Amino acid sequence: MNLQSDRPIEPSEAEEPGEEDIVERIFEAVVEQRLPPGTKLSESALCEAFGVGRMRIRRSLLLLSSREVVELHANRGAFVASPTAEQAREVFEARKALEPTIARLAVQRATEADIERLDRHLQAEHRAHHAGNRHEAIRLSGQFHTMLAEIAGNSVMQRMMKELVTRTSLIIGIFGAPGIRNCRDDEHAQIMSAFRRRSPDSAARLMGTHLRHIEAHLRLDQQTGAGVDIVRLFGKAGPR
Amino acid sequence: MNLQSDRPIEPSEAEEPGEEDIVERIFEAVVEQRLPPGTKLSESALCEAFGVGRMRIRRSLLLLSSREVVELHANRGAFVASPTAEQAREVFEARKALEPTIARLAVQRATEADIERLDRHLQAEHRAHHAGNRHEAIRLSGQFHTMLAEIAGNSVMQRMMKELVTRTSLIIGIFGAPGIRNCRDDEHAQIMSAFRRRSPDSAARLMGTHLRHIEAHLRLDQQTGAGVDIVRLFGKAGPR
DNA sequence: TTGGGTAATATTGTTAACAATCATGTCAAC
DNA sequence: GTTGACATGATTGTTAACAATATTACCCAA
Repeated sequence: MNLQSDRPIEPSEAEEPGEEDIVERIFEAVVEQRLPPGTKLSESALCEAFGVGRMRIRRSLLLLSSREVVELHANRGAFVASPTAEQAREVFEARKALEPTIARLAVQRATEADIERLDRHLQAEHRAHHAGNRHEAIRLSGQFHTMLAEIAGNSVMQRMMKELVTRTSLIIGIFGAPGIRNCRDDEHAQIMSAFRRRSPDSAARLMGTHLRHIEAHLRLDQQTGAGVDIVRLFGKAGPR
Repeated sequence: MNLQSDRPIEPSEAEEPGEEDIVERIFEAVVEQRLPPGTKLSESALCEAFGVGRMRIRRSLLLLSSREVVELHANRGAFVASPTAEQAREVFEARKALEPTIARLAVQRATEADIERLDRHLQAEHRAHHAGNRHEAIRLSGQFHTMLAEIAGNSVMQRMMKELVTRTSLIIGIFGAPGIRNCRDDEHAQIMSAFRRRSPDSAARLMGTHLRHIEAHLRLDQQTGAGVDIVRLFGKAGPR
């Protein structure tokens, strides 16, 4: 499992990354679906990968678990989280509550420079998709949503969005119909047009439908990705 | 500083609390304004208070810092967070985005048992207030808001609310006009009536106005509580 | 008395060794 | 050949000693 998205960590360029860096890197890897749900994150492997002591890795894993991106099992180690259908529902409910408001605020407060930056981001998203660069396409697609919270000028919401977007990647990895595009960038483009028109309400509305579309493409009754839970499948209660 | 809200930890009844318990206890103490912003949380004191090793305390403090309830200063230790005016604005913006939706969902999904429980909670809130039990009154008042997220059946939102409510207590401690009631329980009662009428929309609307009222009672331009930041006050840039 | 500097103390941060637990592989018994 | 127990190895969890840093107290000089 390659955690270092493209180039390895040269001890010269980045010696001793802090836990914030490590958390950030793992967040990124999860968003890009390089780390599928259930992946074991062993301390020794991470120590080697990031070139830090065990203590820092353990702190990083604890932070990641507090954001529900990794699950900590006592005496068994850390694993990339495997959201349940119920959790998926909750994540999308939270997103539908938050993001229309975020989009509205972002339009109200965006400077011309913000809109330009958003435009460049959209182009990069488009390029990555057409170049077949799946990892980068997914990452940029998620980043679009957190960028709105940033433009809205609210770091609390930004942090919430980073967590929700990352967990959404895990959810799509488990419940997403394979082969179907999740975040259609034309819907992102529509939202972008609301910025150009300076129309906060349509941005909010478009974001709402965008999220409903993503959610509609999930098969919450049958997990397609990740390993099946044998216990739940064959347990005495039967599959529920 | 008394962390153990009422009774001390008897080693018989709870030997070795986990970090979840410790985090929960400190959250509670902050909500109740027993721990004012800026309070030093020394490791040794916490070790003694909870009867656990230093490792567990450090993990707890890290978790608390990831929720922005505690600030970690390198080589200086942990302190109860002192939200800035900007952070206060962000917290309330997030609450105004989330809580009307939470209230709406809660009304839609509340069972009769939920409404009864909410009613009992409101009575306890009322009693605590009239008994002059300030700490408990504040705690119950905050708990009302997280309880709605619980009734709404969304643990993601519940976790968000716990954090936002706790930070709000800190914000009121710093920017609240002293002597003014923050969460008027008659507004809680109004929201409660929306439950009885089974009117999700009025619950959402009432929650919005409730939050605006709380925010309106803040003096974000002059922090009343907590120690003033001398550096910012007399720094070369002057107060900004 | 005040101010600066230095030593002493206390507190936090890190490391490494140790203990406990779980996963794996082997072997005997059926 | 399969199942169960058992032993081995690997991984996680904890403890304690050590190092680094900041805070405090103290002393001397202006």
